[in-house]
Amino acid sequence: MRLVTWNINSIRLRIDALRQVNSLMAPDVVCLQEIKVDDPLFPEAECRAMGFDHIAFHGMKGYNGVAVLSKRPITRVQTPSWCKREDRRHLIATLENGVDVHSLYIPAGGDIPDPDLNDKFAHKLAFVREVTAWMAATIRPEDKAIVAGDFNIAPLETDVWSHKQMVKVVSHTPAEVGLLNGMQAAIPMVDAVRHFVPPSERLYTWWSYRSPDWERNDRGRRLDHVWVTPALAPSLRSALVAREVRSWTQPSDHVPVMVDLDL
DNA sequence: ATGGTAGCGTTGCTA
Repeated sequence: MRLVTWNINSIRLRIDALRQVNSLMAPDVVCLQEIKVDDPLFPEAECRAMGFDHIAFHGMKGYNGVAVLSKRPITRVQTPSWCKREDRRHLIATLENGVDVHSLYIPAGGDIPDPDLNDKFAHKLAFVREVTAWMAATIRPEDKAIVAGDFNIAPLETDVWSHKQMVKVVSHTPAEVGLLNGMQAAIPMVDAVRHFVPPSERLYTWWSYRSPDWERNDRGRRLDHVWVTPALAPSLRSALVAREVRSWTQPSDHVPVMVDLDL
């Protein structure tokens, strides 16, 4: 089974890019974040035409929104809300083979890395704490689950272009990294990409729109992740970050992350 | 210390 996760930053604007991703990678399952479309306007027919006969989406007008597109049957869909908000940042699609596929979009957290001065940062920390507690209570190591998405946190020093310059920047602060590690350890989940790419190797999935000449300067961050439960770890076969997608015409600032499992 | 770009949907908010 091939899974791709991608913060597409508007599914309607980048429906052709999604077609390209589908043609090139031929995924069985796609987890999308920031679809930025209200449910009645979701391009369902276009996704079906790509071969995704089983589609679950949870969108809202203008912001956020997550989806799972699948070529295999989906038997159950859950759309939990966190922090007493209706942000539409989490969708769980259970596949016919018993795998729970999560598409998760953790809040970005604003600019100031202090929860007392910045409500968005406080929300981000509370969100991760809440999801962690829920996962610890509902996912067991022997369950088959894949948690994929834009986590908006780069945990390793090699997940950012400069650890020293990023350590006080939202997405790489010790507070966020500590909470993300706690979320991973709660099951514990296996980082499917770092399972294949050693931590000594720099790896990014996002480059800011505001950074000029992103390709040469390469000031990226690894914000997008695929985690699997221990039950699925022996099935991991390969992982790939599709960096070249960032250089396509009118790109998302995030690129697709692909993981193959022998399922 | 600051500002840089993009998307949504119209004017400012979010990232």
